[in-house]
Amino acid sequence: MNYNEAKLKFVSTWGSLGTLWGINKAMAQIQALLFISTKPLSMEDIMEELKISRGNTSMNLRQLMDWGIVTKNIIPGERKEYFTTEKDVQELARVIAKERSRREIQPVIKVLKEVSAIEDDGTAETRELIKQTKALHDLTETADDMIHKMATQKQNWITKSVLKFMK
Amino acid sequence: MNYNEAKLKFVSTWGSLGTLWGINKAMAQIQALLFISTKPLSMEDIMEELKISRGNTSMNLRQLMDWGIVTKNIIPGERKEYFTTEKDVQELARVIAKERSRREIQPVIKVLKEVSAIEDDGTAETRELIKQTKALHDLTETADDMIHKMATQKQNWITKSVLKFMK
DNA sequence: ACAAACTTTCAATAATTACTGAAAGTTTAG
DNA sequence: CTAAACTTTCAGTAATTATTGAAAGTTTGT
Repeated sequence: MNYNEAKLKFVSTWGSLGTLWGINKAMAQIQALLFISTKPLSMEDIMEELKISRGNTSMNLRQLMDWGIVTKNIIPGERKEYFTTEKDVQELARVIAKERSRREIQPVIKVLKEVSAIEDDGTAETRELIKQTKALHDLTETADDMIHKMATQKQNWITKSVLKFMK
Repeated sequence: MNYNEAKLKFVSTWGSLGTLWGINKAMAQIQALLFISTKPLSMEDIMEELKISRGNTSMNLRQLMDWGIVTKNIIPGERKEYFTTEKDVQELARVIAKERSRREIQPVIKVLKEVSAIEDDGTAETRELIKQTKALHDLTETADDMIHKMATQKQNWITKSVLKFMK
């Protein structure tokens, strides 16, 4: 496997993994491209490499900036805008975890709290609903707490010591 | 909010959260329905509650069984099949984590390993590709390890002690 | 062996989601 | 102020994914 094959394979695999962290294919591919690039890329560069339209590129770059993992770099004397991504995988993981929590987990926690707080009318059905949504609420909240702890931690959170601790 | 409103809200919220753990809406909703039910439900019951077709119900129940979180219960003397889901949230979390790892993370780790193993021809581009995909490989593998440790652990893995440990 | 009761399959269709490309908008240089 | 160089927006379209429903398949009781 040569450089170009490897690059292609990486970009497309990372793209299809997008679903895992809740973003679309093009978005993930753009990020992947920037992630292995040795220099900032222009919109033109990205369009050409990924064979996607200007509009698509623009919109997905915007989203990546909203997520906080891609930055616009203005090069003095150049009209074009250039883009770079966070290069540190740990930092990347932190940002993604934090964003997903905010966008998806928090709203669910809110609903679980509401639902589990309905009045207990004594029927088995109501009791079960309350019990199960409460359990889900606790689990989700604790998991979310973990994510936040990890996300705000300055030192490496994925370390051998965590693994060791977990037996 | 009364029982029926709460039930509806829970089922639809849990359904839309499906994406978070990589399954579709109907599948998540069926699981949600079983999760708060006090007794096993038949296909008929599910179709009626969720207003979805027989085919859809059948296919999604099958998938839930493939994931290992829904079980077919045959009630003696009854022709119909009845379904139940894992009721313990911790166990549910374990199973889901394990399945997602197997289905999605493992294949990516494999590709990252391949890509990061290309021959270093000395160019900056190749070096960057190797460096970055290696970093991603390590991160992904360690995260996956964590998931597995958690998934095979018999005692509660999401506990206050883990949180405490993490500062 | 037959028929009733049920489940599964799958081609057709609907719903959702992503992508394009050209027009409108913005910024900068002169 | 104007034009060139660039970016953003968004209506239309394409691609993907989910859903239906009816036919085919299976199981069970008599």
